[in-house]
Amino acid sequence: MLSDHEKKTRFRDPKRTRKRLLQAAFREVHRSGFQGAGIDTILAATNVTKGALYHHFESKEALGYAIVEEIIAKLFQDRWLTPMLGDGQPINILIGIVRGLPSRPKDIRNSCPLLNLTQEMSPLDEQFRTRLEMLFLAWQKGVAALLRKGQSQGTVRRELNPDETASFLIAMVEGNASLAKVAQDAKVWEVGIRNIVGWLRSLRVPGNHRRG
Amino acid sequence: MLSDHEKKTRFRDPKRTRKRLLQAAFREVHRSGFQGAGIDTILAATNVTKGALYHHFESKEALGYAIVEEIIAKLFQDRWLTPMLGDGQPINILIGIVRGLPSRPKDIRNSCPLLNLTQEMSPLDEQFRTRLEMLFLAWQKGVAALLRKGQSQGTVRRELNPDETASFLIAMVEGNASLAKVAQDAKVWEVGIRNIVGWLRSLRVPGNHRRG
DNA sequence: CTTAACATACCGACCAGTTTGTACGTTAAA
DNA sequence: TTTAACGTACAAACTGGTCGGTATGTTAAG
Repeated sequence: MLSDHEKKTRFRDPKRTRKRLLQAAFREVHRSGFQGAGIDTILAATNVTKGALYHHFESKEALGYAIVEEIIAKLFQDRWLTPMLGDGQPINILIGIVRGLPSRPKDIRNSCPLLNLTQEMSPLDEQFRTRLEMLFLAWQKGVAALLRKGQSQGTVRRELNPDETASFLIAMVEGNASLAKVAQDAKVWEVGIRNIVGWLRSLRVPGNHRRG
Repeated sequence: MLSDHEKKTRFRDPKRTRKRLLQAAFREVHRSGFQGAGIDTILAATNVTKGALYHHFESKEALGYAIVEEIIAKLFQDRWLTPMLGDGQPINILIGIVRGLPSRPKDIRNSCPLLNLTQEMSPLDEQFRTRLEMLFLAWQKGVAALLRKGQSQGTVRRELNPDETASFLIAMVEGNASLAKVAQDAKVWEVGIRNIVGWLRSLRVPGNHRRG
């Protein structure tokens, strides 16, 4: 006799099917780009049929939007927003996040999923663009808030503009991902991260370097 | 009677045909990406037939490689390498180049062609990747050489590593292009450039700010 | 005359999306 | 409690169009 769990995984489980579809679609899009991603490839990776996919998503575009809103947003939440809520000196938190960014060969090859989709789709599809822009804005606002917190704590230089500095950091991180992607070399990535960390340190108020 | 020019444009002119094909292909690839670019679109833009195109390029890939080697390499030469050969303080030259980067809405929408192709194709096609990597390396080496020149002139800080700093600058420039691309806002671009320029200034040796 | 530089018609593969059918699950009336 | 009705969640075969590429013919150039 089958347990309840076995029944659920062996037979219909729409929530799970949808999630598996999204995950596989995310991986395929991350590898091949949205235009290059094949529905059949996603289907083959999940052993789900076309009828099921189009039951859950009304088009390839809708699937793409869901990837941004559900998968990428969550990745970004886990890697940036949540760590930024912790305590500790803002600059130290940022250094920790940047150093902890995924740097396996696979990650370097494919680079940041947010960046990939932005490059490919934002000039082609306004629906994509607005969704991607929202993530970037949340990212920027999060970093800016953290910098402001540091300013009021007296650990971050007062003269810098938090919004602009946050934006600048994001540009560095994404640019570094691009360079490492062409080079396909972890060394390039690491050197870039070291330079970003060095720059982050320069944001601290002098004399406060060795605290926390 | 027809002038020499009319004869050349009205009848066969393989060099010109090839060049027009390349230019149109570049524009189309810049807009839609390599995978998204349609051969028929390129043909329509040039009033050239498929037979002519496949006479000059043996495949879509070969056309893509030629775009990198001929069009993008030249753009990059004109915008970076040549200006960097001029005289003047290295940092000032770099600031001038960065400020002079194209910032029309169209350029911001489509971003840097080198970055676009890198993001899309370097994980998918090794032939593309190596060609793109060569351009990035030439870029980096050029900037590094300029920084070294500044160091020997005493206008650039001695403690910085020219290769790493060059790479870092490139990452900033490309990252900034990405941010402006999602935002589709010239303001975002300009703020980023201002921050890059500020960072470039910080590379000068103190006390030498107001020379040249 | 030979060859390079085209032009035109066509092919086959691919691929997003549709159609049609089926089995499971839920609900509610009897 | 049974069962009939109905909606959800799939399965599988098919379609219409697109797109890269080719085969073959034609014309200009040397």
